[in-house]
Formats: sequence, C-alpha cells, structure tokens
Amino acid sequence: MVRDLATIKDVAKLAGVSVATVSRVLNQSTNVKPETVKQVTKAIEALDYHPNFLGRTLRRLETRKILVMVPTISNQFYSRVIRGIQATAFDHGYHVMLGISGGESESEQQYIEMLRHKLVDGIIFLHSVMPAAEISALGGDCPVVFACEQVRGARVSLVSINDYNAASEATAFLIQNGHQRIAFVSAGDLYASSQLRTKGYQDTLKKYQIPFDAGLILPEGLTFNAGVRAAEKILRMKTLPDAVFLASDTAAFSLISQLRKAGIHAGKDISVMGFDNTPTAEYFFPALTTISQPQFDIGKRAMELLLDRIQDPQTPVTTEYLPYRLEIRDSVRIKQKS
Amino acid sequence: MVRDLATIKDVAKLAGVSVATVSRVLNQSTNVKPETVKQVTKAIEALDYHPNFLGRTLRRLETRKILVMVPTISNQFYSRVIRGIQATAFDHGYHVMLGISGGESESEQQYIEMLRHKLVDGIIFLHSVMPAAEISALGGDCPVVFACEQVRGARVSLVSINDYNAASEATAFLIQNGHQRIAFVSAGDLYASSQLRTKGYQDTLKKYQIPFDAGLILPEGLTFNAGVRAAEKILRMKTLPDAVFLASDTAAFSLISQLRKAGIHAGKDISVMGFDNTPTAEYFFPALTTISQPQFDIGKRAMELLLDRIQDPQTPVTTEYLPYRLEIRDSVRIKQKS
DNA sequence: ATAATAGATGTAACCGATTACAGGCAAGGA
DNA sequence: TCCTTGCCTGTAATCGGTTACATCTATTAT
Repeated sequence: MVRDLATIKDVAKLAGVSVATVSRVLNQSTNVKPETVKQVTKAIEALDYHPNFLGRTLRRLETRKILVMVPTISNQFYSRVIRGIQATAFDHGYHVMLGISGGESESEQQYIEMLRHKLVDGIIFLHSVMPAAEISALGGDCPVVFACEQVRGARVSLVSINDYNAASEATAFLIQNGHQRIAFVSAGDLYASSQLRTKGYQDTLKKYQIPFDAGLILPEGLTFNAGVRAAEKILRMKTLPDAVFLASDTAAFSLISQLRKAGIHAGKDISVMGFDNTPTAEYFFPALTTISQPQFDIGKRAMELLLDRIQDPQTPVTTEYLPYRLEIRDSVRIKQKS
Repeated sequence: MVRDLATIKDVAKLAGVSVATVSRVLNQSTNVKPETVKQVTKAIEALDYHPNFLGRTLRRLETRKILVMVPTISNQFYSRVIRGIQATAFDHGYHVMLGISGGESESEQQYIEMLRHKLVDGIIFLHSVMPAAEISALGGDCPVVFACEQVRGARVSLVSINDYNAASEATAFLIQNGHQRIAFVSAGDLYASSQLRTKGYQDTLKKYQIPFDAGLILPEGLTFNAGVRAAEKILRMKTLPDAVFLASDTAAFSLISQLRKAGIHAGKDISVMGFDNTPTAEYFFPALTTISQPQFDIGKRAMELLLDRIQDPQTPVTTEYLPYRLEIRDSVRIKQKS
C-alpha cells in the first residue's frame, strides 16, 4: 500500500488557502496573518506534510547536501577524515553523502554529474582520476575542494599534509637510527601524494649521501595485497633491507605479517615505517611507527573551505598544509643514545 | 564563471523541433524519424547537453540511485558488504550513495526522508535505530532491505548470517578445545545481532553444563575502545578467563593488544575469538580466529532483493541466512588430538 | 476516389515546489 | 467622501523535464 505523500496542494486545500500561502508559511515569510499561519500549521501537522526536496531544489538550486568522493572505504584512513567532514557539515545544517568511485573514471563522472545538476551543493574529493584540466574547469564552475590527495596542476583548493616533507622526515628518522638500505613501497604514480612521498624519500637519501638503489622502490600499491606482494619481493632480495617504508599503514600490516611467517620480525630483524596512522596502527603488533595525519582536522577544514565556496563561488583557491607528526612506536628499531 | 547548463529547450531550439521530440529521442521512443533523431543527436552533442536529474525524477519517480545506511565506516566489516552491494548495483545500472547515520535517529530520519521523496529508489540498512513498527511502516511504503543487522519484529526483508547459530558454534568450538571460563564482549542490546550472539553464547554454555557467570558478560561495544575497556575489566578479574569471545574483530584487536601489554599473550596464555573476519584479521598477530561472514555475498543478495522490491513493491518479505564459516587461525589455543 | 490507419511531431498539462505580480481590503489622510 | 497606503493573499509563471492527446501527413485498403 504505497500511500502517496501529502503535497503542498493538499495542505492548501485543507487549510482553505492557496499553495502560495502555504509556501510562505513554510519559508517563514513575514506577510502572513498569524491566524492563517496557525491554520496552515494545523493542516501541515494533520497531513504529516514534509516539503518535497525535488520540487524545492528545482527552484532553489540548493540541497544542503554535499558529496564526498572516495576511491574505496576499505582503507581505514578515510574514516576519520570523513568524520571530520561530517561533524562540520552537521554543524552547518548539511548532510553528507559518500560516493565510492572505485577509482573508475566512469563512476566518478556520474557523481560529478550530480553536482552539475545540483543534486548536491558541492564535492570534497579524497581522490580523483580526472585530468588536471578537467578538475580546474569543474572547480571553476562548481564548489569543489580536494582533501588529502591532490592532482598536480589542478586549480582547486586543497587541504592536506605536506607529503614531501612528511616522507622526508620519516626517511631521515630511519637513517638517523642507523638504517641504510631502506626499501620504499608506494602506489607508484597513481596518487600524487605517493609521488611526493617517493620524492621525499629519494631526496633525503641523497641528502644523507646514501646511494640510490632503484630496486628498493616497490610500486605495489597501498592495499593489503600490496603489502603481501612487497614482502614477497623483499624476501627474494639477496640482502634484506634494514628498513621498509610504506606509503600506507594497510600495506605495512600485511607486509609485517608476511615477513613474520618467514621468520623476520618487524622491530627486531627489520624496521617498518607506515604512513597514515590508521586506527589499527597502535593496536597492531608490533605497534606501528608511522606518520600521523590530522585526519579529523583535514576533513573539518576541507568542509569549511567547501562551505565558503558554496556561499561565494568566487572565493580564491587556497592550499592549506596541516601539521603531521611522526608517531614513534615499536616497528622501527631505535638507535640507543649514549 | 558559472556557465549555465544547456536545457532541453536549448536543444529543441537548435535542432528545430519541440521539446517533446527531444525527450522522445532521449528516451528512445520508437516514433521518431531517423533523420530527426540525427538532427537532435547532433544538437545534443553540440551543446554538450545532459538531462537534468531533478526534472526527470520529478516526473519519473525514479533516480537509479540507492542509499546504504551505515552507522559508521570505522568498522572495516562494512566495506566488503558495501562492495558487494555496489558491484550488483552497478550491474543493474544503479548508483550507490552511502549515508552515515552515526547511530543517530535524527540523521537516520533525514536519509529516510530522501527515500520518501524519491531522491533515491531504495535503502539498504546495515543498521537502524528506528523502532520496529516504524520500520515495518516504511518497508510497506518504500523499497527497503536490511542486511547483516536486523530489528526484531520488523516486517522487512533481511539478508544475514544466523548470528545465533554462529555464536553457538564459536562457543562450542572454544569449549571443545578445553576452555571453560569464557568471557563474552558484545554491544549489549544495541544491536539485535549482538543479542542473538549473546544468546547463542549463553545457550551453548548451558548445553555443555558450564555454570553461567554474569560477570563474564561485558557489554562494552564493538569498537577499538570497547576492546580496551574489556581488557581493563578482564585484567581486574580474580581469575583470568580461559578465553574471550568478542562480537567484533575490531574490539578483539585492541583487546589482544592491551592484554599483551600486561604480559598476557593471546593464543598462548589466553584464547581470543573474534567475529566478522575483517580484512585485518588474517594479518594481525596472532592471526585472529573468528567467524567469517560472506560479506560480499550478503551485499550482493541484499541488493538483488532491493531491486526486486523496486520493480515490484509487493514482493513478499523474506529472510535469507547465508552460510558463515569458523575461520580457525592462531588466537585460540587448540586441544591436540591423540 | 475515399476512408481508415499508422507514423511523426507539436501542444499543453503535469510533477511539487517558489515567487513576482496583481488584487482586495481596511485604515488613515486630505 | 475619495484617494493613498500597507498588509495579506491569490494567480500564474517558472524550474527542466515527461507524456497524454491532438494534429497533420503519407500510406494502404476498399
């Protein structure tokens, strides 16, 4: 029994007024007699009437919904960012929808279409596969903000940590603690952040005059499977690296696990450095030394920037780097001072 | 520079036909001269026209979008279910939006409002805080399916594992392997699945004539923090339990970690059984013995049921239990046969 | 040759709201 | 008494589509 919802017409009829008057009551227009307001309000309650979003949006061009585009939700990293977005959105009367693109262009386009047609007021990208030019164009037309992940050369606002600096610092930390042969597992050129992290790693090696060995760079990805594959490759190396630096905690977990099966223990026989500080990192064994990103704050700030752009599309494009922190736990051997 | 999108009128004007004809071309109506189709198609391409969702939806009452309502995405458990939903949705030309309710009624209501107003064609609930009566009413009016988590007494379709049987089997497994004092960490009465698991645990103890100790039930929740709290309580017990059975892997991870800090090693000094088989479980140390749910298939099946309901709202309500599996790894001590 | 039929297209109502504009009415000023 | 003013409310256009119905033309049957 699909009971049709009451429309503004039904309310108007019951209250004995025109639809315009009902609409005025709904939108708190001033010029309505208090008596009429009461009539209409009564009718609204009697019919359990709720304004239809579509009709309203079609006119108003405002939905008070925003979309967050993520490539996947398997990576724990995103959950705290999204919480930050959501909390801030909620404070401003906005709702958050999540679009999972799977890193596929077609899927991503469909969600963007929603923005173009005002089914949502804006999008926060946690990742995108679109070319920079397209992103710049979209950002010129619609409220769009990037968080965590940038697309090189795109003219859009960004909230992130400085991936280059963070990776540099992590690498320096490893070197300062006596590690020389440092493998690096990243997502290759898929993610701009990954590229930056790779560059930070390489430049820091150079800075410390450690010869660069291309064989130590393993562009396996950021997933559990990536860590498994990386472990296989590492176990096949003639000499084991002193340390493995991975561009994601997730990959670090499975790598550590696989190495352990081969009798190599992270934190003792080999050092492992992660990236992201996902919720599991502190409970893993050994507790994962990693780069902690202010995920919640990144989300919060991204939402704030998006709200600015929704209010005034001409808001200038900005890039904000938030502070990261090296989270020292047990998976990296520390050189004893003294 | 907000460039307005082309509308159907613009296309009609450029092609020199009426909007009706353009609409017919868009919707592949048969009665259009091939020549005219070509004209219109050319105009559509020239203007880079894409039909506006809102206008269309307002008439058609169909969006080809569905919503998945989750309490949180911090729990890894959901990601594979959602992947199953998404893959199936995609195969049928549907898009998936994710609504994160945070377990809050108000937030949940807003998303339901989207369904009521046809902003989405249906909802798959992975959790709900609504009372059963309300859910039944909603299910009577709109396409709604529950997955993984049920609400007792609600008349809606459900796809899940049999939580009672699964918990019973897990408990029996612990007992058969020599565990007598078995603590149980659950979400209390918050989740129906949690209640069923608790009952399975209790009934199995009785079946094996193990005296029930209410102090061994710890309704801390399913999160990392829940595991930490449970560990604290367990460490304060006069005699340590032989095993801890937790209603979520997530809580199991942090519990194991906290116990280790106190010198108690899961799999050796104490057994730990999880529930869900999240992606991390196999890489954790010790690898987590847990109940594996067919998450992907649950999602897939839920989406299929939802599609049935979207096509024909009168489709009878069903409950489908999918097979679970006890995933035996290293966190539970096994009694040696022989 | 005429009527019936099918095919192609246009007209206009409609979905559910918002809002510019106009009209009605009462109060106040000349 | 008549006109102006302001408050309240209704009419109708509009947003961007879809679609029932009407219209017109060309084809076929009789």
